[in-house]
Amino acid sequence: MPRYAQDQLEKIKQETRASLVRSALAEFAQYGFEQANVNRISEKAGFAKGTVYNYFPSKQALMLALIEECGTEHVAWVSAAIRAEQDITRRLEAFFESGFSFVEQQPLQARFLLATLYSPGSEFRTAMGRVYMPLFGLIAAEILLPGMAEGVFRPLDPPQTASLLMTLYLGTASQVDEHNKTRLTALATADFAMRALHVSDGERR
Amino acid sequence: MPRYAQDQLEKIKQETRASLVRSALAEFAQYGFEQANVNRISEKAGFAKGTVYNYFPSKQALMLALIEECGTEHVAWVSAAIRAEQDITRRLEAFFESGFSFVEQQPLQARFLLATLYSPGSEFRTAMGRVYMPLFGLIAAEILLPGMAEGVFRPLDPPQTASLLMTLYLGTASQVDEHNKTRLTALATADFAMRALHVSDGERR
Amino acid sequence: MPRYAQDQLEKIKQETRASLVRSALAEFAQYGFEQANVNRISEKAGFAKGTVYNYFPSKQALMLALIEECGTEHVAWVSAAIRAEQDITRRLEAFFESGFSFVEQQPLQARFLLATLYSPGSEFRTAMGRVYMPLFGLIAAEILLPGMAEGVFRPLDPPQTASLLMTLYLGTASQVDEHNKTRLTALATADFAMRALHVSDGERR
Amino acid sequence: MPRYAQDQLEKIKQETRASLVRSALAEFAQYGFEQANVNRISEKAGFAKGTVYNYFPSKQALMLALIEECGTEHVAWVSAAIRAEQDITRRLEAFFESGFSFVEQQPLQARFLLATLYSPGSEFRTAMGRVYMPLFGLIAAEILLPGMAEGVFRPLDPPQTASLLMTLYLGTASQVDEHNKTRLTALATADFAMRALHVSDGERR
DNA sequence: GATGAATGAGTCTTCATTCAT
DNA sequence: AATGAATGAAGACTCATTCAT
Repeated sequence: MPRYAQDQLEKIKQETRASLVRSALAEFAQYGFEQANVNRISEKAGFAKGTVYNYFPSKQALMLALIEECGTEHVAWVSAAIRAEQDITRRLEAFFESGFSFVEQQPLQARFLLATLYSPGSEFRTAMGRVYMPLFGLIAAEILLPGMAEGVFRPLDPPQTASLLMTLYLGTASQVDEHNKTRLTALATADFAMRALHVSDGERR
Repeated sequence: MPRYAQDQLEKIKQETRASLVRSALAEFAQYGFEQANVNRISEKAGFAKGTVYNYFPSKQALMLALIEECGTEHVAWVSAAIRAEQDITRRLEAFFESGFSFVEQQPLQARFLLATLYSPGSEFRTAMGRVYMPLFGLIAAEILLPGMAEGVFRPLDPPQTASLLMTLYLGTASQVDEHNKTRLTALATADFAMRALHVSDGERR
Repeated sequence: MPRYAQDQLEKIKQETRASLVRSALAEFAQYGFEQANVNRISEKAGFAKGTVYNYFPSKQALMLALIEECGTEHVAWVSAAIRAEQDITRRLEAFFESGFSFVEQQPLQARFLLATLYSPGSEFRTAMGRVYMPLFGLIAAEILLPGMAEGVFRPLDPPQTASLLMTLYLGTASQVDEHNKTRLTALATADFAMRALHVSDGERR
Repeated sequence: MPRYAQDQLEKIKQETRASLVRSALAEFAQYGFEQANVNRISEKAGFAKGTVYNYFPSKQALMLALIEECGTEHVAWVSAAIRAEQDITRRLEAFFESGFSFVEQQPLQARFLLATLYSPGSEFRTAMGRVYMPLFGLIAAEILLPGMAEGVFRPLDPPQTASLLMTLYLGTASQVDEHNKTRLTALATADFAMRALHVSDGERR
């Protein structure tokens, strides 16, 4: 068997798959999982109904693949922004800023992820949890712990606080108008968080 | 000439309706609107398939009635707790405490309301917004404004801050384990919020 | 048992029944049998659902009663008009005129009867046939036979010709605009029929 | 890349569609639109329930397609028979003969069309009117007008007379026994019409 | 006689999924 | 690998009918 042909085939398959995933993202983001229509997904991607099932065994598997891909990308996006900063305060700001910019620049992914986060079926939420786990760790290890060590933050329970910060981010970022503009600004939210975490007068050494 | 007394009939209708609403709440909370099954709702309430349609013209109308009833009750629950306190700090705590207790004592309603808040269909979200509007006003008028007047809070934009507080509450309250215990405590969340809103050293007169 | 009370009851029952029949007529005329709604019928009559079933064992029985009553009245109406004339030509005109005036003055009954005449279920058509039988006989006995005897009509097969005349009447009378005005006039139709039946030159003695 | 050749697929679709239309015709003819059962239609055609909906978006759309197809065929059938004759009298006979033969040879279509013509829903009747329009024009242009020009017919109002003739045809042709034999003959009806339209002694020049 | 809450059989319609080619 | 015709389970909704009071 010729090597090139194999490569070509592989490449075509990857492109078809990527095309389907993109199309599914738009569909799931707009309609939610239950109301999403597999036929529309394949059509929007330029393929026939059956083609979806050559790549994903079921609608649910397609959904899980999407959670994996979008969630991972989201986590990478935010993680990179955090790591790019050295200063603790800037890192916290970067967390919110990158999150808000993700919502504005990847509105489909954002809407999809947020809707999934609160969907009734527990399976999807479990998958979300698995994907986002690293981000919780990152917040604790790269923001909260060094922040406490530096005396910028008061003593905090890292997992709980990471959870609070994620909650704050997800809740505020999800409030977008019809043009995907967030109602609150990243800075206002970061300021709110910063004040909540900051060492207070009484707690200062 | 009717054989049943008017009030007898009225009572029967009210009971049947209440029974259906209760059953629908459980169904919607567990499965979400799309996956909820109207037949199951009737049967769980102890009636035949069609009975739901003697009380609600459609599945959607049933959903909207439920949003109205649960949402109003939720708002009343939290509002009452806030108004019961005089001290601003206690009011903020009462806001979170009552919210968390609602989640633990009315887990079905809470899950239903939260799932609806993030559901893809915009109609239900609009209805939610209408129902929760008064609570935003209450937070601004009974907590934030007097808090700023008393010098307990730093200068704040009331609507934006009310939105942040609701976000914080909804986000944290929605994180429950399988026994409907919240992962974060009301006090920890209230403390987080209090610190974020508190007048800081530099802002103090 | 008091006599008056019995009479009173009987009278009330007759009135209730008449009220239901009137209401059913409107419903069946507008929607046809299948789409007619028993609940609407009772409401329009000012009674509760169940009352219909105190008077008629089923929707179908109600329909059959209606066919009987309306059909009989229609036949009586046309028969009286025919019998009121002595002259054969006038009798034929009276047949069409009375038929057309029935359509215009009793539009509900007319629409109901015509729709039933062509409805798919054979049972109703059979009932129609039974009700209209006397009219066929009347046309033959009071118009066609004396007309042939007087030499006004050419030799005709009475049953077949009666059928043709009924067909002509029903077909033309059923073509009404939205104000229940017939498109063709009774006179034009009568003239058409008269010419068709008239003894021709060659057939004259 | 499709594995079926385009024309193969097209052929399969045409056959399936034709099969469904045939089956639907039988169903609608027997039961009427309201009582017709879409599942039965699919199954009678040898397909599963849902297949109808791969070809027609709704029961109503299927009905309209059927009106279009059967009506057009009926009009074509009668039109061809009329145009095949030169003599005016023969043309009028051909009109009735072809109409009656249609009823006997295409009993399903005939019953379907006649039932639809008198159905209560106005939408179907409107569609019928549109389909049959050309036939009215044909009767006027190819029978009545030349007939008057040749002095065979007395002066007539063409639209009104065309309407009368259609009425006569539809009314008589619809009277069939259980073996789809018409009760009246085409010739008797044609003779009746001919005499009605013929120039009379007094009107002759 | 009258009521109307309750029933549940029946139907259209949707759409994820299969599979022959 | 791709296609798309066919499938059939599932579910919202209607409404004639019953019956306790």
